[in-house]
Amino acid sequence: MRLDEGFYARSVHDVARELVGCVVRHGETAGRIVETESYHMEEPACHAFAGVTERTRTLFGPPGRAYVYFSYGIHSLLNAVAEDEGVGAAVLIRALEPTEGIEWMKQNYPAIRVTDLARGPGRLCAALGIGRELSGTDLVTSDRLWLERGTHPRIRVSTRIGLSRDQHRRLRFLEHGSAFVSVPP
DNA sequence: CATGGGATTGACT
DNA sequence: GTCAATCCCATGC
Repeated sequence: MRLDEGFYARSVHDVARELVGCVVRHGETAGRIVETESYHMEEPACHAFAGVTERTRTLFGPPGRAYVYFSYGIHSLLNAVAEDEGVGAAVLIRALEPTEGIEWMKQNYPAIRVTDLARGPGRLCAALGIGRELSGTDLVTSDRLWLERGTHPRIRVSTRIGLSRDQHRRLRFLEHGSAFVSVPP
């Protein structure tokens, strides 16, 4: 069952925690989320910290939209916008356990192990074929990209990955014991 | 208008 | 473990 707008219109930290176990679906591909991180406009690590710009407009828009941005000149990273319109906050989806379309995903990495296919936010987008052109997609109504309710795994919490600021906050949520997470907790 | 760093990855030592 | 690749955009002159 697809997640509705009400699911996203809550504390970004609650949304991030509950997205673990849910399913991302794009075209013929799908996977269970095993790792997320939450970002809120009040902290410098969040893109929305600088306020509304062309780049961050989606983050301040209605909840349930996709925010896809380009990082390090190479990778697309997928986020789900949370909280009410006017509040800049989103959940970074960092790793999936691939469930459908695995052969299609392997087109880009023929020799890769399934556990590595969507392990890490950049590879996740590469595996599912998600690019920046999907930023702003309404995950509640789109027929291309959306999220669905899934399992309710045991959750482990740890610090976020790759930040230069706010490294101490424990805003990373992982499925306990999953072999598909990007970095061990 | 120039510059520098980034929510990363894969290749290499 | 270290490091380059590579582009967007926020910041500052």
